[in-house]
Amino acid sequence: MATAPHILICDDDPVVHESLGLYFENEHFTYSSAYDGRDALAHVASDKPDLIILDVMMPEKTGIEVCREIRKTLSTPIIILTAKGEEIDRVLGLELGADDYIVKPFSPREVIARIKAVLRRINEPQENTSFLRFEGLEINLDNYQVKVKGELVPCTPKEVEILHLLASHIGQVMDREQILSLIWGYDYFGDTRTVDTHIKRIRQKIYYEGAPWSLITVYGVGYKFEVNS
Amino acid sequence: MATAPHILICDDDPVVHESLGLYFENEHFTYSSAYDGRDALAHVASDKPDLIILDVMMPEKTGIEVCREIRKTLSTPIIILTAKGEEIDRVLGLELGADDYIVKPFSPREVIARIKAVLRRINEPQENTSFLRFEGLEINLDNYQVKVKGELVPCTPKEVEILHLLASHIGQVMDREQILSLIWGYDYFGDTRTVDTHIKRIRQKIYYEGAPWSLITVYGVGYKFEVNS
DNA sequence: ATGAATGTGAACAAATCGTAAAAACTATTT
DNA sequence: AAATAGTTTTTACGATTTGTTCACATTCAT
Repeated sequence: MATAPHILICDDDPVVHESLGLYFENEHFTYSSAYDGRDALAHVASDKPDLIILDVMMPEKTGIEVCREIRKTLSTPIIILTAKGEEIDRVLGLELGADDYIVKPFSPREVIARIKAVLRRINEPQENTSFLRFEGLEINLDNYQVKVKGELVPCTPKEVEILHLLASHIGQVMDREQILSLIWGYDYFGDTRTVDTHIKRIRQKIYYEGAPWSLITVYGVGYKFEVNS
Repeated sequence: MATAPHILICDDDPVVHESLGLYFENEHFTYSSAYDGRDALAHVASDKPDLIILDVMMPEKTGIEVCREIRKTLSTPIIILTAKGEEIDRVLGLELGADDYIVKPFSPREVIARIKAVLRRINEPQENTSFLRFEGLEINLDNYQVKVKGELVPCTPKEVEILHLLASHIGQVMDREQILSLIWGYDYFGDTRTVDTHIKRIRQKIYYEGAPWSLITVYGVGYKFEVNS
């Protein structure tokens, strides 16, 4: 995205595509179109857009569902689109990991401004491997902050580091030795069970009923961070 | 280096390669290995790394010599590695044009943080950020003046510099080593607790009840400037 | 059913931090 | 050159937070 960003528009209303497309061409943004939830996910995978505009009401899969799906693997910026009457809570969208929220009908200026703002915000801390976001969970290794459902949860340095390590390798099991050498360092020789205690505390702090992710024990091997599918 | 940086590790100890390699893979950095000075220079020429980690004690050619060689033609960032006991003058390495200096044994966090800091520093064009303004707080590094609620608060040079450093990296935790390096310079040997004393004085001078910003301690890591807590 | 691996709470140990005060340093004036 | 004022650095101690280990309960795979 060194040059102009590529944007994916997901909405079942062709009029929205037409008007947004017009604005985007004017700004020299490129874009592609999806007209239902399933199509949206396909485009996300194939087009690798720099930003996704997601209407809440769509056939096949709602914007909420699509957002949740995307957040399982990607942190591509998402802007949620919703009609004025729709009783979708703003907070909900943002808890799902969306980056902004626009109510229809929108003005061209507003949309462009929001997109630019989001892209600026996302790009500022370059190559964001230190910031991870999932539905209802944010892990920031720059400020050592963990947020659950948008709420700051006080975690100790080791806790943040371990959680970040596991969460940045979704589904991959890491054994205790690996965790120790990656977090503590190559010259650490302590009890491997120490890891267990930290895992316990992390679970206590971040887990909530119905969380779409979890720290899973792989018996005889180690731990992994999983996202529900 | 639009994506992940490529790093060249030069050290005669395989254990160092193993552990650093582990950290780097985890960060999605790519890397290559050299085990003596001559080999190092060959790799520098062929691999064109984005950053070079250079152990001082190596067969064939010492890190110092290699560093000198490299600097004849390239400005690739170099981080010098040295064992705790080695009586190599810290200044020497940095006078040769190295960008930072890490003492073994090192922690993963430290190494990764230093690398990112160096790369960031190299890549970022200097902006004019000498004047910072927040609600109820102004920091001017041109005339070394700090104003709280419009009132001039007498601060010493070190105090202004530290405050400015932290305030120009909102939310980002900086550890004491980083602060010392950036304010005092790489050739400083003093106690890291010195930073604490300055932080204390800065807090005493600038803080007021209900200030929308604060200097926050991140236990086990360092300090950060936060807005809107 | 059994032994090994893991969950968990509590006790203990270690590391870190805030602070004040003393000491060292610097620059300037007498 | 000595005195002074201002600044910086070091040191020390107590308070606090965090990390580690242990003991025992529970779960798991065979």
